Amino acid sequence: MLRLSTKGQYGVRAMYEIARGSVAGPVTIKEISEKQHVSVAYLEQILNKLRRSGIIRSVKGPGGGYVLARDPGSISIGEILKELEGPVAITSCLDPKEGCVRVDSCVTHLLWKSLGDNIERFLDGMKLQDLLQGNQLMGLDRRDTGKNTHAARRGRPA
Amino acid sequence: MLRLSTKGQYGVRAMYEIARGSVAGPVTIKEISEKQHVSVAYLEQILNKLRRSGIIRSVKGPGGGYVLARDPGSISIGEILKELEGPVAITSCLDPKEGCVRVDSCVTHLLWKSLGDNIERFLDGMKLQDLLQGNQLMGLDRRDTGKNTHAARRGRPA
DNA sequence: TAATAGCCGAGTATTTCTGTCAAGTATTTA
DNA sequence: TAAATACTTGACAGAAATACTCGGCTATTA
Ligand code: FES
Ligand code: FES
Repeated sequence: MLRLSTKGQYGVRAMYEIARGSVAGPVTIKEISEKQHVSVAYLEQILNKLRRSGIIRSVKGPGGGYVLARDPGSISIGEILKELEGPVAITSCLDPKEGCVRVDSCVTHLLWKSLGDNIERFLDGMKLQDLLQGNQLMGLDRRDTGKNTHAARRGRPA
Repeated sequence: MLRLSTKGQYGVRAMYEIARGSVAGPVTIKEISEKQHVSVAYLEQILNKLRRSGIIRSVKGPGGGYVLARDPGSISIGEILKELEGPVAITSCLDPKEGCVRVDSCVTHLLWKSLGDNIERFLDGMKLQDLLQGNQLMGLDRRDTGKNTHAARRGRPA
């Protein structure tokens, strides 16, 4: 249950490659395709969306490719996924494009909303930078409370 | 993104009705159908699965219907959903039935695993009882750390 | 035995997903 | 300017999952 589409998955992996290679100049679709085992044609579709959203920039012509438009520390996984798959919407009632008439009398609305918020908080908090550094484990708690900080939270001091 | 199927949604709503009405005897599919606006035929399919898993029991014949097989405080939303939609598996690589060969070299595996665990913790922690009592808001933190307990955690003392 | 209510397996329409394809545009270098 | 490189765009098609429906059967009770 709750599966992510391949578009979202490939998108994140592509962004990882771009972030990784950007330091040495633009990264071509072909490179991403080879390293991440995704077809060039499919990647075109994905990267186009991300470019339109302003999250990456493209450079045409020989020597061209894609470059990060912003700092990897300011780009969240949530942002990438939302661009490719739309907002987190556990149910159609939670989708801003659909909505629901009987929200008020609904027993489960708040439950799904709460779950959705939880997921969104996770995805927005996880940055591309974390992926680069291998900090893919989000601590059990999102906030340090001073006490039980034995297992979690490497990196991202600020 | 990350939408729950209607089966899961209806399943939870049906369980709510059964829990609610169980005190006054078995609840019929027809009643659930009317109260939750889901067709009888579809509900049959859903409740059958839940019955086979032992989460509810059925009573045949006139005056029959469905009854909770266990205490509503011991039945979690996660349990209901897993029975109807299979395990939480953000990607196919996380699905126990599929798996992946290059887990070790994968940059994103841990990320999705972490997200999945997060979701599962939420769903397993939320009980049917909470739905009955209107405690559908899961606090921002799942655990009380002694300090900042101003906003969260009503009910379920043990 | 007749009415009630659940049990079960198949089947189908629809939608979403997962890509492919072909033709085009922009940029750089020789 | 011509060739080569790379991105751009929209349409489309096969596969899979979803969201149901249908028809007939079984158990229980009055
Ligand atoms: S039915 Fe729309 S919010 Fe529950
Ligand atoms: S490709 Fe399977 S775990 Fe990432």
